[in-house]
Formats: sequence, C-alpha cells, structure tokens
Amino acid sequence: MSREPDALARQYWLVKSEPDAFSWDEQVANDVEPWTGVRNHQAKKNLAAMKKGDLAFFYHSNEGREIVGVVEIAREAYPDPSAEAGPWVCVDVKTVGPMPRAVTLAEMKADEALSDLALIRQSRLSVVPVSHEHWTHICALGGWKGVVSR
DNA sequence: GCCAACGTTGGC
DNA sequence: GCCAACGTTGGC
Repeated sequence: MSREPDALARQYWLVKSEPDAFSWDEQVANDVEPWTGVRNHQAKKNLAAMKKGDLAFFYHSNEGREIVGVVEIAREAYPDPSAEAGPWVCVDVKTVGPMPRAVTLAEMKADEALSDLALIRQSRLSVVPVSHEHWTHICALGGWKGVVSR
C-alpha cells in the first residue's frame, strides 16, 4: 500500500456464491447477510482485510458466471459461527444494489483491461481483491452508477 | 520435508 | 461430464 491520498480510501472485492447455495435474490431479500463458509486461507486473509464500508461485487459462480450486484461490508471479520473448528472468519455484507446489466466472466476474460483480474488468474479463490481501476472498469461495463455513493 | 494420491472448485 | 488448477493429506 502506498501513502498516496487514496491509500485510505475504500477497498474493493469480489465474492463468489453458487446461486444454488446462496443467490443474489436471497441476498436482496435478506439485505444483510453473514458471509460464512470460507475455508481457504487466502480467502480468509482477504476477508480479514475487509473494512466496513468496502464494496464488493456479488458474483454467481458455476451457474450464471457473472457479476449480478454490489454489496457493502457492514461488519468486519469475526469468528465464523458455521466453523466447527479452526480460525475461520466471516463478515456481514449488505445489499447495495443490482448491476443494471450483469457482467459475465466471458466478457471480463475477453477484456484486455481486465487481464490481470484476480478472478481470472485465481479462478478457484472465492474472495478476491479488485483494484480501484478494475472496479471502475467493471462498473462501466455493467452500467453501475453508484460508484462513489455511500 | 518431499511428493504422490486424492478431493474440491469452478470453467468449459 | 470432463478436466485443469490447486489445496490437503499421509506415507516415507
């Protein structure tokens, strides 16, 4: 992290869910949802680095394979109640709104500006960081207007 | 501590 | 349904 003016600004993320297990519709219905069940150390590290107010893309893996909405981190990492053992954590995410137009994985893979997106480079990781540039780019693709709203 | 076997995730 | 990527487990 640099000491540039935006070093303290909000961070951006992408979280994946299989719609069979937990879909965007359920997220919208619940409004605030504990993001539990992460059992991967890299993903856990990312969860632990999340700050209240950070934004995350909500991505449907397996079926859909597209970004369908935006959520905000409503509560920072705490012990995952669904974990029987181990140091696992979860965060609470709050619905911000749906992508006006879902951004598909195929579209992102075809986009040179997104060639080093962690979603693409590490396809099995369920919680990945998104750079501010990538965030803005993907928001443009999806017609998202609320980039800087809070 | 190495590495083969195996399990899981997730794209195609 | 298949397979690549990658994490975990267990024998040595």
